[in-house]
Amino acid sequence: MSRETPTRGRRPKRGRTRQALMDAALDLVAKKAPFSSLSLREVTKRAGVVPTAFYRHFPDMSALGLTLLDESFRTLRQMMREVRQQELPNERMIRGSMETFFNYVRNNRTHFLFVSKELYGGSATMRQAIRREIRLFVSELAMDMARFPFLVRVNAEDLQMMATLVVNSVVALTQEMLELDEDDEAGQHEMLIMAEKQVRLIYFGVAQWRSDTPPRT
Amino acid sequence: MSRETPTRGRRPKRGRTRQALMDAALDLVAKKAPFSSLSLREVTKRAGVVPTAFYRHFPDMSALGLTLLDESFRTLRQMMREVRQQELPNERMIRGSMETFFNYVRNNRTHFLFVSKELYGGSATMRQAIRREIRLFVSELAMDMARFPFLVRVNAEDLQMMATLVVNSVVALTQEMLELDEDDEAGQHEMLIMAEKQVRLIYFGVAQWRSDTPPRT
DNA sequence: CCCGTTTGTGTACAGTTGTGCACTTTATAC
DNA sequence: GTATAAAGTGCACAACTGTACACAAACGGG
Repeated sequence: MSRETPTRGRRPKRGRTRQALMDAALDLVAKKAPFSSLSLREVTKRAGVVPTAFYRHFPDMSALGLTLLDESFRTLRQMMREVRQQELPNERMIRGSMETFFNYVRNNRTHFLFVSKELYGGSATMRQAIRREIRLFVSELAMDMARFPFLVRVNAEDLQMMATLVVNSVVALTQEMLELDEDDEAGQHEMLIMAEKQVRLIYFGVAQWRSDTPPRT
Repeated sequence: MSRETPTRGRRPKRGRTRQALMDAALDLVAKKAPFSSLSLREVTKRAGVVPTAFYRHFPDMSALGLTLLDESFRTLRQMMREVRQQELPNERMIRGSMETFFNYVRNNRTHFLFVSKELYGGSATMRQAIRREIRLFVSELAMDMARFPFLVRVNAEDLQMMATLVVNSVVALTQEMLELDEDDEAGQHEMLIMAEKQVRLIYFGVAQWRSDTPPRT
């Protein structure tokens, strides 16, 4: 009855709460519903904090979401930039890039689950933010492809189309991989193999392509 | 004489309520949140019915969702089957199929918006149901492709991989098209053009492909 | 026409939600 | 040290949620 049960008072979470909230949200998204249907209260409960403490760090849930999104993409952008540093694409490099990327996804599972569910299921601003991020990858890939010797005669629009195809395909397989059980190594490996083959096949098609339409349309 | 309890007893919506509920849910999904975050009460309110009337037609919200899903796919399956009746794929036919499909999407916008948001954002059973449906399309496409003369030497696994690539790409562009404003004709036409080009490019790659690995892996 | 079955209504209730406010605790700067 | 700002707590409350229950209206077959 005394309120001084020693184990009762939570330990030094001072200052660590913000991250705890973000982790709690990610956890809940990973093993339950999409972020859009999480309540402020369950997030705080999971984080071991009283509901009103939330407001010390975020004005509302959607702010948490945006922060989560930023955290998800920041390191990814950097990783992609490093991958792009390498030599001109060839078959060996395709395999390497895919491995790097899929490994990264696996090591950041909860973040990608979050993003995957928000891509089309989230709020309008959230969806736009994610698609802007993806379009950025597409453009960068298009720039890389422009340096292909056999692509000099392909116009900018078609380059964008090709890059979109590559990125969309990888995104789709990534989402499918996230549906697999976390420790289904075999299944995840299959996804990797498939992604590599698909990209290789696309490059076969690219090599064959001619932009026979004049610059416009 | 009839009982004269004044405003008691509603208008002649008798029997039409079930469909009204489904339409209401679709409406709300189209212009607001994903289905998973809809409440039973707002659906019934939108349908112009008292909350408890819901249970006369569905045991709970997820049952409504499954029904909606069925409604969404039933006619689509039939349409796809008709498209498949046509002659062997060639470039002219690719364009035709894409036009047919995208037109169908446009004419059933709310249904596709629903499916799109549920694909990765919905409940586990919902996601599984949708992906099963998609895998069905993939398999049928793979069967069609198997009849290509120049694909006789491609093994089953690679055929599946190619069909997956085509379907994933079209799905991705469909989702992107659904993000556009309903009457953005130009934007939607761009998506169609892009889809057609992407599929054509994939077929270029397919024509080049050799399954040089033995049957297994 | 009457009577049983569906379908829709109204009321009720306990649980959960977001958030305002006053408070205590902790950290930091002087 | 002590003052001040930041971070966390507790309580309150109105709004909304799903659903149980009893009743009223509409329908359809005899």
